[in-house]
Parts: sequence; C-alpha cells; structure tokens
Amino acid sequence: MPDVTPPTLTNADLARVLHEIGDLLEVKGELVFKSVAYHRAADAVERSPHDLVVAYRAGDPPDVPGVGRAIADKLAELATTGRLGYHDRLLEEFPPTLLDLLRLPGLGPKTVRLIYTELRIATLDDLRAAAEAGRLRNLRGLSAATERRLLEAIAGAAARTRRLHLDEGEAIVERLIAALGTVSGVRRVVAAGSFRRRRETIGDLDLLAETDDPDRLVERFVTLPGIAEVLARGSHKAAVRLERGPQVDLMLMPPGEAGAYLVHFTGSKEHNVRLRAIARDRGWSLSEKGFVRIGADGEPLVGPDAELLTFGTEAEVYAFLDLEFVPPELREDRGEVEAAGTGRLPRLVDLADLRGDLHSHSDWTDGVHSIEAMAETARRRGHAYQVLTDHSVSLAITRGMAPDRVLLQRRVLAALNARYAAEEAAGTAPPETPPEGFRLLHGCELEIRADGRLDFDDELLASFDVVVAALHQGRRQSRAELTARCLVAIRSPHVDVLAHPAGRMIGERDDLELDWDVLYEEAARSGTALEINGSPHRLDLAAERARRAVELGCLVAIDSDAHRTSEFDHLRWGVSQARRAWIGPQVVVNTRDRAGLIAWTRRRRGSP
DNA sequence: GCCGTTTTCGGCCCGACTGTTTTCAGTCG
Repeated sequence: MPDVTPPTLTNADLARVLHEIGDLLEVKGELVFKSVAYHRAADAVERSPHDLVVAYRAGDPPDVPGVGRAIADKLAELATTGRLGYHDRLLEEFPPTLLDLLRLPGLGPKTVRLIYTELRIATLDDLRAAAEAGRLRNLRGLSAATERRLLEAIAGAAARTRRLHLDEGEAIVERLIAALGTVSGVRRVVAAGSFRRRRETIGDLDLLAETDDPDRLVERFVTLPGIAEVLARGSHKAAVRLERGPQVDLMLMPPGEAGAYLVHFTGSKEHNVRLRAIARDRGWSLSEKGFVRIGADGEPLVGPDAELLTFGTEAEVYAFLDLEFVPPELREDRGEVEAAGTGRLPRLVDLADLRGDLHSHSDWTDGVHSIEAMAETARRRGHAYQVLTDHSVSLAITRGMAPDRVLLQRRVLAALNARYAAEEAAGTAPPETPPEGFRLLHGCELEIRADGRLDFDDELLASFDVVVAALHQGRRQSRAELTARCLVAIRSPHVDVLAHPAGRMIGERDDLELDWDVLYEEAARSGTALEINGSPHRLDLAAERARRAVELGCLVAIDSDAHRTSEFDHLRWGVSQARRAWIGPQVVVNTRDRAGLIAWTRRRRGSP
C-alpha cells in the first residue's frame, strides 16, 4: 500500500500556488482580471487567520474574501490531495522557470511570453546566452539596448533581493530628506510608501516632495552621492538605485495640493483601488493629482471641462469620499475602508500612551550597557517604569542568571530606586520624569526549557515584579511539543508576558510551528499578555497574528527588548506594529501606570 | 475569476516613464 497521505501544507503554501497560477496566466495572456483575481485570492489566503488546509479537509472552509467558487474548488483539491491538476497543466504549458524571468525588472509577462514562444527561452541562463549572442534584437520591440538592460538585470538580480528592516529604511530616508530639503524651491520632503505604512520590511523607498522648482530638485536627486544608477527621470518623478541599497523613487507635487499625492503614494495599492472604486461610484475619477468628474461616456472629462479638484491634506481627500481619516498603518484593504465609511475605525495605540517597557537587558547577561545606564535612558524618555528582564540561568549563551545573581541584582535595583526617590523628593530628577516618578522594576526573561519546565521555581518567580517567558532552545521540536511548552508558561500564574511568541527573525528564521488559536485562547483565558517585540528584526507577533489574538481576547505588551541604550527607540516599531494590528491602548498592559501594572501582576499571582 | 441595497452580467484604478516608435505598447508603482 503506497503512502497516500498528502503533505501538510500551510496557508503560505496555498498562496504560493495561487500566485504562481496568477503569474502563469499573465504570461499566457489571459484576461488580466483573471490573474489579478488569483493574486488577490492568494494574498487573502496567506493572511487568513484560519488554517485553511485543516478547514478544507474538514469540509468546512471559512469565507475568504476574493475566493469564489472556482478558486475554492481548487483549494479543496490542493488541501485534500496536495496537488492541483489545473496548476500542473499550466506548468506543462509554461515551465516554472519562466517565473524567474518575470522577476527581472523591466521584463514583463508580454515579453516573457514572446521570447518563450519565439525562442524557447525559459531560464535565466538561456536568456543570458541569447542576450550575449544578440539573438533577442530580432524580436519585435526588442533591441540591442534591451539585451544590455537584461544582462544588467540578470547580473544584479541576486543583490537586489534583500529587503530592508524598518530601522535601515529610516536611516536612508532621513539622510535623503536632509539632503533634498535644502534644495531651493523645496517646501517639504516626506516619506511615503510601505515605509510610511510601517510594513515589516521595505523593498524600495518612496519620497514625496512639494516644490516650486521640480527640475532643480530632480537634478539634485539624481546626482546625490551614493547613487549607483539613475533608473528614470522625468518632470513628475525620478527613480534611482543606491549603491548597496534599495531603489528610491522621488515623486514631485505642486505646492498646496499634497492630499491626493500622499494618499496615492502611501498606498497600499489595494487600499487605493478601493478608494478609486468609491470615487468612481460617485462620479469621480481619483488619481494622484486629485479628482476629475467622469463624463457620460464613463471616462474622466478631458480638456477645458476637466477641472481638477485638489486638496491640501489627506484628511480632506478621505472626507470628500465620506470616509474617516485612515492612519497609514491600516491602509492594506483589510477592512479599514469599510470601517472608515461607518465611523468605526479604532483609536489606535500611540507611543505616548506607553508608560513603561516590560522587556530590557543589561550587561549582567547579554546586554551591552550597565543597569544604571539603561535606567537613565529609560528615565529620560519620561517613562514611569522600566522592567529589567535579564535572562534566566539555562540560556547559557547569554550568561543567564542563577538565583543567587538574581538576588544580587535586586539589591542594585533597590539602591538605584532609592536614589531616584530622593532626587524626585529634592526636585533634582530629570525634567522628563512623570508625576508618579520613575522606578526600575525587577523582572526576568524566563527560559522555557526544551523539556517543557520553567527555569526558576515558583517561589523565586513570585518575587519578581514582572516575568516575561520565552523559548529560545529546542526550536525544532514538533508543533505539539512546542505548543505544549508555550502553554506551560501561559498557564503559570507567575508568567505575565509571553515574549516574542513566534520566535522569528525577519528574513532569517521562520515562525515557530504552533497551534496559534489554542495559544491565543489559553492566553486570553489566563490573562497572560502576548508580546509585540519592537526589535525591527523581530516585530513578533506579526500584525495579522496580533490582530487575531486580540480579537480572541488577548492582552498584549509592547516592548523594546533593548540590549543597549539606543534600542529603547525600538518601542516605536512595536507601536507601529500594534497599530497595524488594529490595537488600541486599552488592551496594551504597559499603557497602565506603575501602580496599575503592579496591581495587574499581583492579581495574576493570586496575592493581594 | 470575483462580485453585487445601483448589477447574476458586465463591470473590474490610474498615470508616468521608457524604448522603439512614427502614435503606442509594455512595465511599473
């Protein structure tokens, strides 16, 4: 009897197949809306909070927007058999290596189809050979210059793939804005695109400039130091690629008309599509420039009748469509347009809502700076508390603390807190100090051992102000084992926060395999907060996971996980990640003042 | 292929730049 058990697929696997179908249909020259439908469905499948393979196998799939009858049937086939006949047949027609060609900048589906049908070129190697031999220029629409461009694109393909973390993107944006802001005629330069939406990673950067002298600004932009290549330059936009860096697009806008430009170039594409559909329903065509009336023929008016309606701010653009202002972090077409239309957008958490930070380290374990230096930085941020959470004993690589060092460390905290109290009483504390004063709280980052036990006994755990538990070891265990270990921590009354629950490192290490809904339900029941870790390399939980967790009743903690003084700034990436998860201040435990936070952890431990 | 308190059919967002063209198709965001 052969093994007929189909492989276990994830939502991401399903999405990959749908994306591939969408790409192949483009190459095939199918109606664009058909391939768009597959790509949309793929995105919806990928971010669905449900395990769709399990649901389809059970014959009870949830409603996924963008997945209609035809695609649902295909998902059912894929989930139950692990294969999809339609996909296989497409791959017989067009080899999957064509998709590598499609990824090359400047090479789209039409041209891929052309060179495949005419020259049977299906791989990057074949394409390079044909370009070098000058065989592409014989095709209609291609030239020797095209061959040169493609060879450059192939050579640069590997270097371009890496996406930036938010802090890397920010460093480049700030440098460019500083350089362009001084050009004469420039009124302001701001970041737009996925960086402004605070996506987890950034592919390229978008800048918007309001200027009286576009030509001068573009000239300066394309001659900035550190530019490897000028990709485009026009009177409305220009694009460059930085040396060892991403592509940067600069868009120009006339002064006083920034509203529609900001909306358009902040995106996302899907969000914009929704806005334009709403505008169209109301008889207006919306572009980055503004609104134009649609005529009787269904086309935007042109000529002297075509008066352009512009707005100075984004809020006015949304208001014109009877929508609330949508914060950039929400603009992903995940329900925000509907919510904005009915006045039900949530009040999102702000950095200013945070009264403290529950996760940080010192040089007692794997941190860089001393307890005092870390505390001083936290104090000058205006926080009421900083929880020091150095590692527990079994995470040896960090020089994790045994109980005796924990008690020693606690005395250091007590001495510093006595000093802070004295300074506050004498009026010599830093001016940022809040009315309730600043105190260090004692916590630990408690290791959940590979055998499922916690690293400290209950008596020691009960003596901490705050305990964050985390799993660093034994990551390759089964889903059931990993989930069980997390549940041990969640169920302990002494564990207040599950730190970086997915254990991922963006671009390097995937999420742990966990039964997420089980974990959320148990965390909601026990009142254990799930962390949104602000490190730009972690941003863990991911936004879609955090949104689901809060929907199921979980609390969250937004933490910096600072290992050096400069990393307290990571709190803002945690905040933007929480905002992307539609999270408001009420479910974030570190929006509580110090007394409220202490009361929360005491109550959890069952002590008065 | 999806979707519908305007539609179960007929829509589906919009414009700039580039390159190869002699008026436009392809690509991109």
